[in-house]
Amino acid sequence: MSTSNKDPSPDRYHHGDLRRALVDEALVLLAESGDGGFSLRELARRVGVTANASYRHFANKDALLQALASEGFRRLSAAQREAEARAEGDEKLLAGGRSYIRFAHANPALFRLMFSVIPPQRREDELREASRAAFETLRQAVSRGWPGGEPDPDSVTRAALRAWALVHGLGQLLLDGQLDWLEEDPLGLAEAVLADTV
Amino acid sequence: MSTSNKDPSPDRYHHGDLRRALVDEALVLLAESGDGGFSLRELARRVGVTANASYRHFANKDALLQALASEGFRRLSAAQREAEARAEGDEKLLAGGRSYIRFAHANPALFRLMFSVIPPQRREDELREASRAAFETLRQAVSRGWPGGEPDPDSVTRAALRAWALVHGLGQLLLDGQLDWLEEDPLGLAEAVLADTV
DNA sequence: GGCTTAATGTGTATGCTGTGAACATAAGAT
DNA sequence: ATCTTATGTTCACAGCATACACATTAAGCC
Repeated sequence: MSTSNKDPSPDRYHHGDLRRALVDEALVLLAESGDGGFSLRELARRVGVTANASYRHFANKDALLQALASEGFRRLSAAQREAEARAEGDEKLLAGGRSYIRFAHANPALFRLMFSVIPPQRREDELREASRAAFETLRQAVSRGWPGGEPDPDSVTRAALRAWALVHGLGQLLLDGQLDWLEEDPLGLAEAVLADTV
Repeated sequence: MSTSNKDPSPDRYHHGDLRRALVDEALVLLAESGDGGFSLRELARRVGVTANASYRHFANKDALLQALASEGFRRLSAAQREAEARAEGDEKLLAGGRSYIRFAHANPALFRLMFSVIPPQRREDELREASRAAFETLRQAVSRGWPGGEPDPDSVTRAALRAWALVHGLGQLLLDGQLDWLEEDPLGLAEAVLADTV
């Protein structure tokens, strides 16, 4: 552990671990800027590096955004699994759904980025895999809560999709401010509607 | 009917009805460009006018987008009402939901613009009102299909929200390509999940 | 008619953006 | 020590939203 990726003292030509620094700061910048105001140049400025330095680590802006989105999917899945682990029996699925909505509420720009910014065709493998894995997490939660014995896989997928659409819709409406004029506490409202349903 | 806003013959200094022309062409451009590639300059080019001409009719790009979004909400509501009018009895609500999903599928960029592009705080009255009216359409559909006598308004709102979240979530997942790897026909899948539920 | 005034489109300029190409510097291997 | 590769910088360019001064036209009033 001599020199290379430690002690990022200022005024070094080589940053040390620029890639990680970019991703970390990008998550902060994204949260601050809403996803319109997110620029590579501002990001570079914050990290203390030239605008073009990032091109050594990401092919272009899109590639960086995909890395962020993938990270987002991993965190979302983790949050769901933790919430389900903390809850008891029948409450598990509901707890998972609640955590989904809370994740959206807590990370609006990231949530949008994950789902709505990168067109499907342009998604690289990492992102595809991360989002697939997130659905798998949900599917398993639904499967575990299935009444009776061995469920039919297709029915599980359908039910999982239904559950996903509901929490996703609630999360999206919440972020879009569509619940704001109905009540003082939009997040609470979203969670209440979810609890009604399940 | 002498001269002013008719016969937009080319090579006139005054366009005739630039505002309408901008909105109309913007809807086309939006559909073609996906909402990233939408620029005021390209729009102006297509309409055959200078980039800055639009600033006489819209304060800025955001104002134009809001006008488009508002138009989108009006069209969405209209589509829902027509679908419900064509359907019979119990099928009305389902038909309305289906039309919602189809609208999203047919107008992806516009749908995104309506919900996800303009931050809630920055919405002007026209847009706020248009989206409120769209929800009211849905609420009434739910209310009409209510089993038994006079429904409690609050229950109706809750049920309407649940229905909205479901179709909105399905529409969004559909646009985001999240249903693509599950089956050949994502639109059909979305409609099937909806039909399962209602 | 002729004049004034407001509405509408143009020209020019600024500062931001993403990104390509050439170059500079540092770190490691031989 | 020298060569190679990874990584950051400099310079350059085109496209963008948008502000400001100006040109052109239409409308109202005499």
